[in-house]
Amino acid sequence: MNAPLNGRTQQYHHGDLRRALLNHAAAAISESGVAKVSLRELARRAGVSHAAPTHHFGSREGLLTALAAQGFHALADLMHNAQEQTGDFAEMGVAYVQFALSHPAHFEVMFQPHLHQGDDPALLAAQQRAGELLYGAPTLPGTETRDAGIAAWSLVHGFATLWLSNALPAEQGTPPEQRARQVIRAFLDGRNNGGLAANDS
Amino acid sequence: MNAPLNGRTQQYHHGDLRRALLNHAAAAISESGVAKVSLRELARRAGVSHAAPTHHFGSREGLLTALAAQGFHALADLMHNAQEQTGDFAEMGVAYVQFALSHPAHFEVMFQPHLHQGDDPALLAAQQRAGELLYGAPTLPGTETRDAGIAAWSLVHGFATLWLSNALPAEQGTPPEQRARQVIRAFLDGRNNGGLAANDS
DNA sequence: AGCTGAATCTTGACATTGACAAGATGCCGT
DNA sequence: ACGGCATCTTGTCAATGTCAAGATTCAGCT
Repeated sequence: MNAPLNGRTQQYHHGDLRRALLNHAAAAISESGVAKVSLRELARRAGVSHAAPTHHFGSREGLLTALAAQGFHALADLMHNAQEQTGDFAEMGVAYVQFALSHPAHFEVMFQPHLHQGDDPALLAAQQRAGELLYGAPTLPGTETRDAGIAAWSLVHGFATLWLSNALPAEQGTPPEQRARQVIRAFLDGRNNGGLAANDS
Repeated sequence: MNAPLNGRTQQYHHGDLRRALLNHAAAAISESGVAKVSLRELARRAGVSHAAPTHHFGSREGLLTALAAQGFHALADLMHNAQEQTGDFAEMGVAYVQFALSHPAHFEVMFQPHLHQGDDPALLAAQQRAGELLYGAPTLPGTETRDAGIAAWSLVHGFATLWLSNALPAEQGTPPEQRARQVIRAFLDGRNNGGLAANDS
């Protein structure tokens, strides 16, 4: 009973409990919200004793901090790819929304500083990396204003947040990415003064 | 020791504990976040026994639900006033941001459905009232698109959220309302195709 | 191979919390 | 005055986060 060999299954000391706990945490949070997630429940799901999580993360705050850091890295990766593949500015916004909707638990934890231990170096590094990608690159096509970048970020962040909060009026089953694209386009169409309207639907 | 007479001080059975608890909750949440707020601590601050809060709100979820409802009503009031006083569309957005920044605890609770008991009639009513004001009125000046309204809401909501998350790059002590105004203007300037640019600074 | 130290996990314990039940207390209308 | 009722208290229980101490496995070194 000591053969992992594939890296995914569990060996005795469980092998890579840290990742397993993070995965279970993400799943549990997206189901029930951060509030209702307990370390002991995660331990149960992972099949370990109740104090095992504490060893890896120090505390509940520590686990959420790790989740947040993981989230910022994942977001940075995704934005990086979107930036290289499609230079399109709108598509970067769509990518941001897609991240939020496909990783709701991470997204929920990432932007609630009260849940973090703010001095964690891993979190700070991840935040900075994501921040540079979000804030360094986005000089909006026609505008050099710093405020326009913040506006764009606010737009996609707000849309994602509102969507996840179920606050947006239901539009008969339109897939979220499409609605995000519409909204972002409604934002961008105003810019680039009217002339060269986007027509690739 | 039985004279309230002014409605603010506490009489014996404390008089209006419900409101007091909501106030303490809002204060505690804006200091330490929702996660670290306990009914018992609120009871202590209010000077009542540990089970008193449960009687008024049924559960922790119930208290947060009441807070959220209160928040939606306050937001609706504020948007209503902003709409009547200044017909300016941008100022309504500024009002939205101002609400979020001046009532961070309410704002934090309002958009986390996991914290609510979703079937609470008071919450549903408050949500609907705010929703009508946020979504019914905002037909953007030059645009009839529904998406533009959502874009505007997303913008201000995202800005407020990011600000409260401390995610926005610090701009040497510029007051938030001013930055909100700048960002909203950066958003609106693009619209109204260039020609009739806004000039009321 | 064998040993030693470190990492990982378990067991046990304690204070705090949310929730419930049952009782006490003050208020209000009749 | 009195009876009903909302309000609040006291007592209790299971669940949780956290800590301490011990057990088990692993990794590196000789």
